[in-house]
Amino acid sequence: MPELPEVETVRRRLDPQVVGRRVTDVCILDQTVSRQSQAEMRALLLGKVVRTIGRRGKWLLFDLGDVTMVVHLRMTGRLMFQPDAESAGRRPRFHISLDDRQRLYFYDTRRFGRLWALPSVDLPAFFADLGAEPLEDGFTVRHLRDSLAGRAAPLKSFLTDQRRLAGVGNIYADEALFRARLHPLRAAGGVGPREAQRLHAAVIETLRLGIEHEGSSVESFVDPAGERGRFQEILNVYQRTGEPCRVCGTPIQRIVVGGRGTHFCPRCQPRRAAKRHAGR
DNA sequence: AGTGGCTCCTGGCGGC
DNA sequence: TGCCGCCAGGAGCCAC
Repeated sequence: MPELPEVETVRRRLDPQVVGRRVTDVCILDQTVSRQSQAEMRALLLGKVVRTIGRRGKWLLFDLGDVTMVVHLRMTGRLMFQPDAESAGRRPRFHISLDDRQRLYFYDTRRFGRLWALPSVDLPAFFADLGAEPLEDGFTVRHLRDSLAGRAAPLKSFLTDQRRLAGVGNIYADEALFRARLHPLRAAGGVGPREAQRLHAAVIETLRLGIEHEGSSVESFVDPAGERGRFQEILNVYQRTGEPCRVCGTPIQRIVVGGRGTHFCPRCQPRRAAKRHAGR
């Protein structure tokens, strides 16, 4: 399931092939992919040159100057110039033709992915409810502590709530909580200053590691060249139920939090905050 | 306002 | 062997 590292990997792969190219056609083959019609899309996109490909959280942003095309891969969306073995024979949900005769196809088995074309001036409003970008300077320990404060929601739900933090999904939330040694059911507001510092570092390190490994291919994620990521090879807890913790050997447990499968080490991530010695 | 629960969607898998 | 039902989850919507 594409989260920030997977979307960033797609962005980096597409960038050199798409930037500078002019959009010559847009075909919507599955109308449920967008609230906008093919005619609306064409009116906004045709003839425009892709300036950059950006990313905000899990959204990909094709900057066409006064217009931006926004794509969300959701669970199974793939943007590819050539169908790979899995996509072959399937109908893409939309495709974009470029002036170098390349065509970018959107394959999406579960059909959760979405496409928008909007005036670039409307981008701030479009992302008004989206939280901090965890790999940018604005995401500080202070910022994290402020947004954790007073919240009753479990840490797992907090991390995957896109209004709090942009780009973290089920895999990286579980992995970041393991790295921070925090139990997924701990209340966000109950996290102490030092724990918040650990969580801040863990989120950043986990996402960076994910990008370095070009994402996790646990579902069917592949980049636009059909290549799998490698982060799944170094997962500590996600989908390792019953397997020994890589740190202490305790079997990894699976629970459901907010309706989502959640994996953790019951020994490394105790339910109760470690007791402070009242010493002195 | 914040939180939790439901829904969408389909391939894959367990169970009988 | 075949088929039924369940599971996975990002985000939007709704209810409390």
